Amino acid sequence: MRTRPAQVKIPPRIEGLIRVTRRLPMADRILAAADRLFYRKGIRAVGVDAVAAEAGISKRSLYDTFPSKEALVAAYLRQRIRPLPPSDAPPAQQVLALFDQLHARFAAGDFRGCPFVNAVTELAEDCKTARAIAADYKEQRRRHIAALLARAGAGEPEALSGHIALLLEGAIVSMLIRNDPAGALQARDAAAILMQAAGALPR
Amino acid sequence: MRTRPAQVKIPPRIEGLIRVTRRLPMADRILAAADRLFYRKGIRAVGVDAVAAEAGISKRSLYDTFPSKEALVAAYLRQRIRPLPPSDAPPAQQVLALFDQLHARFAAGDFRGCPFVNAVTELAEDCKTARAIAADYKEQRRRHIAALLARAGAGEPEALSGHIALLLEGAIVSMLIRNDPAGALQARDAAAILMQAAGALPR
DNA sequence: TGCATTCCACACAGATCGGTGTGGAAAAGC
DNA sequence: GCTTTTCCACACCGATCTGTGTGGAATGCA
Repeated sequence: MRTRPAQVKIPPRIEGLIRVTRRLPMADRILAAADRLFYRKGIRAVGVDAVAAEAGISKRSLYDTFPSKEALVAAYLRQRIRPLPPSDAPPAQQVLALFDQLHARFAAGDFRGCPFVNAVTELAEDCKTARAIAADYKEQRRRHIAALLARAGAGEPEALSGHIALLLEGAIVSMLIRNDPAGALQARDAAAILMQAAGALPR
Repeated sequence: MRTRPAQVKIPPRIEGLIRVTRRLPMADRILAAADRLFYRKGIRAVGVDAVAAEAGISKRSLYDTFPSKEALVAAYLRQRIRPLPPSDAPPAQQVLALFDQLHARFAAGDFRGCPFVNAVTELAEDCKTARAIAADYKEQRRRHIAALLARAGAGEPEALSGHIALLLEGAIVSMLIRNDPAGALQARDAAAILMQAAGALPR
């Protein structure tokens, strides 16, 4: 996590297309390893040596692919942003299903919280990039919820989506501390009450 | 954070009362310094040298007072547990006031999340102690809220207190990521709706 | 004054951290 | 075949980490 003297070493041949394609699996292997370790053990707790070992490559190759650990962490976070799969269920049910999905992830056993929040917490003072990625992701998800709520006929979908998002975050933290998947269902109950009060759910 | 070979070095004189009293300010100075640094920069990011320097003492004295960094971290967390001040306001207002207090802390500018949650996140795999302390604290707070809600006439104070607690956690995370104190007020709005639906607030 | 206790300054151990330099083996393209 | 590119094994750098050992200065108490 030191300063970075700008390397990356441009290949002699100008056309990098083939080269990039060739290099992709390498970057993917590293990212997959980083994802496992960073998420499970924490970013600060995992050194680059451990990532390289987990990926089955040398540290040298890691540093030929990513210029620094900081860049690797940023790539790890960006790769964690995945769009929500589309669904043709009723919008209100889709919102409630978010809590059920959370519950399933809790019950899976390897839950370690939200990777974005964890990164911001761990990196503390030097987390500008992580914070930006995290804020982007959270806002994108909230908008998605707001759109669903609007279709469901909620009175103030913007405000309600914020409330729902708060409950989702709260459920994650609750699971982290209490290690009890039931928190997701409590949050679902609260969400249902709020949605009902906002007219987004038949009473 | 290595293994700890059990020192503490019993003083020759058996009567430790005077000694303990004398040593208390030392432990307090260390804890105050640790609190500042651990909370602001994170536990893993702060070395014992930094704590000693912040406390204005030598590293040797720190290790004469606390046997290891792990013990210091545990003391830091335990010291963060403070009882909520009693109030003679109406119980429902006391619950809503929790969100206002959170909002005030957000606006103060030095907010860095919940120290217990942060500790569990940072320590990841070796966080048994931290998790236990955190769970204790959260449960104690939830009980306090449940008692208030029962006095306020809520239908199911236990369930509602869980919902309120989720909103408080969510507000903290939201502030951490978005850096916008308004999240506390959003959470307050949601809490008010839930309390109204549960009959704990006049409509 | 003499004695006991605190405490510090300093040096050090052993480990791990992020990051680099190098020489050569393996593999791919021609 | 040869050349170019990838990749690895390995050694190394300086910094920082937790934790210890030690001798002596300051301090409090009699």
